[in-house]
Amino acid sequence: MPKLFSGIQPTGELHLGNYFGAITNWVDLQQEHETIYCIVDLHAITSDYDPEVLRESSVELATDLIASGIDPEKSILFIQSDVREHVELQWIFNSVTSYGDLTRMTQFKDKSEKMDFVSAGLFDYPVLQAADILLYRASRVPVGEDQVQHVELTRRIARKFNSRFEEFFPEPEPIVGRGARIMSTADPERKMSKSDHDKHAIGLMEDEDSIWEKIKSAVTDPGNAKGDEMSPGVANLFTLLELTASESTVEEFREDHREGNLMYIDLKEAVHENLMSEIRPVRERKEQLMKNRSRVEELLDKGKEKAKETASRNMEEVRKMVGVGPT
RNA sequence: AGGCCCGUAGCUCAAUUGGCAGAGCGCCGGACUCCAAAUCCGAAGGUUGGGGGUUCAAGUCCUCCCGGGCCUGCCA
Repeated sequence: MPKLFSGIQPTGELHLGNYFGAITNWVDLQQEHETIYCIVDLHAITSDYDPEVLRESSVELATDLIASGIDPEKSILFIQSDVREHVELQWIFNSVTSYGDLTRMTQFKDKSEKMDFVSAGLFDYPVLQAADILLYRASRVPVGEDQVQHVELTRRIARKFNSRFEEFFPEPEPIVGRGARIMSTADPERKMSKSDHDKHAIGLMEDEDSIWEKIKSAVTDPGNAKGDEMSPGVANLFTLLELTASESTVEEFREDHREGNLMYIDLKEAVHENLMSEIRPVRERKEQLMKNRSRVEELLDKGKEKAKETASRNMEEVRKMVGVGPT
């Protein structure tokens, strides 16, 4: 089975965009891949954050992932900073990474523009990401469109390392676009994101009334669209419906929309109802897990050990090739 | 290490010679709407980065600290 790596930052609460865009896909990928899922806390510290809650956020995110169907038996699930080889490999990669390549990373340019303090870590972030992936010699990386450039950089780093030292790392393939693209209900032109304002993201664990408020107030249109034309807001609601409701239900609503007599409030109610029955089991599983936090920590500890096994073995090889210790 | 500039509401910025801390946008509530959007009405929002000082009175002046940016120098 091909080896697959993906990471998620422990910042903010998991929202529907994460869930339908990435997590459900992660769950499916467990079937036909050797999956390694990492909570990347070392990435989270490159921008402003609260050290008081970071660790807790990481554990809680792990809980959310397990509740969502990431199986700690099948997958290696762990917290990045628990495996220090990530950082060691990053440093070595820093030395085979072109400075010019890093300056061309559009995500850095976009992000840093808006911030008043830009850390060197934020600039160097893609190199840590390359280390994350290649430390396990993973060959596949499910990512969003915005991360493809980073995977390409990872490939260049692998290539450079392999030619400078020895053939060791695979050139990983990005897996793009398998997850759904959920837009903000408040502004359907933008992707749902936790970095935006509160009302732009619907939390997976958010209380039900609050979820209903957000769906009910989702941006739509004057309702004069005919045929297959659909405004972005309505299309977004249909996306959510497709992800959670039966085909026949979706088709009924589509029919109404085509004929121009769809009441959006009905669509919204259906989206809410079906969404809740989709995520309710996840929420219940989380509740169960939260009752026994030490169990989650135990699972993370096991994940760490499994990750370390591969990581330390690979780092030993790398050190030899590069000519540094400890040997 | 030296020099210069900056820090006011969530964001962008105002505030006369020191004289009641404000606006726009956003957020929140309401009207309208099948739900929204737009529009209208309303409300909230602040230790002016922090401490100390001068003064009847400090966002404004002095001082120290914190944070950020730019320039010069030195070292690795």
